Parts: sequence; structure tokens; C-alpha cells
Amino acid sequence: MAWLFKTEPNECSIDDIAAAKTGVIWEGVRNYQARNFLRDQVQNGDLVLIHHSSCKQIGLAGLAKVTATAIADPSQFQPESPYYDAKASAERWPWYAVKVEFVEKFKKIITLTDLRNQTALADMQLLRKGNRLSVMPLTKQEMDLVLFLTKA
DNA sequence: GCCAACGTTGGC
DNA sequence: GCCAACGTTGGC
Repeated sequence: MAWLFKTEPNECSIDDIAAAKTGVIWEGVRNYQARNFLRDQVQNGDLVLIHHSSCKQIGLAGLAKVTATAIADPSQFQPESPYYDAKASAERWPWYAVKVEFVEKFKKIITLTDLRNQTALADMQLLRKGNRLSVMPLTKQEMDLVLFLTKA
């Protein structure tokens, strides 16, 4: 399946992913719906659009690829982390992460306006008002069209 | 198990 | 900084 992950670029931008030689652990997801996607549905080799949110240049910044799935989110065990969960133990833990590797950085950020201009993308979850999900699936058609837009 | 209050997300 | 949307919490 194809995916879209949101990130605040001051936390982990497409450049940070590009700079990480062995990939990046996508941690800190603390929403059950998003967690279930990470746990049950994200597959090795899946492509992931990286969306920069809450920043100067909002939009799709690049592409990554999944290289490890359904791993224990390390931040839930780290008391100093904002994502620490005191209820998590080595035997029983609620939060999952995946690992992604850099594929490409788009020459230009694909803005929400760019996406809204495509009628074929009208159903994209990202474009829904009030959408707060940070991990969301994408149809193959949506992914193909987005990647086509990056070549335009 | 309902639901109001509250907190967070995130585009603008 | 505003505010709509929505998830979570907690009293009952």
C-alpha cells in the first residue's frame, strides 16, 4: 500500500531522512488509528509521501520507503522523551513504529493548493477539513498522480 | 456507556 | 494568533 506520513520539519524533515544513512525510525505516533496502520498494514517496501506540517512551506516534500515494520516505538520506554509512556514495559507495550529510508526529495514542495487543483485527489484524506491523522493510506492512483505532479 | 469539558492539531 | 475539528478524559 501507499502511505502519507505527516511530520513537522523541525522534528524530522525530508532532509533529515536524506541525511540518515541507515534510515529513520518513525516514532512518536500516539493516535490509535495511526498506530493500527503502523502495526497492521504498513509493509516493507511501501512508498511513503512525506508531508511537512506546521511550518513555512506546508506540503509534500519527498518520498521515502519502508524498510522495517511494526517495531516497538523506542520513545515509549524513554522517560526523558515527550512520547514516554509509563505503562509500556518490555513484555507489553502499546506503541509501534516503522523504519523508513530516503527515496527522493521533490524539486518543489507540492502544496495543498496544488493537490486541491486535482479533481482526482478530491477524496485524499489529507485534504479533508479537520483531518488530524498523521499516518494515512493513499490509493495507488493518488500516489501515481502525486508523483506525476512532482515531475511536471 | 454517555457526554461535556478540555487539550491538541494544523491550516490559515 | 485564531479557530474549527476531533480525540481523550473523567464525572456521573
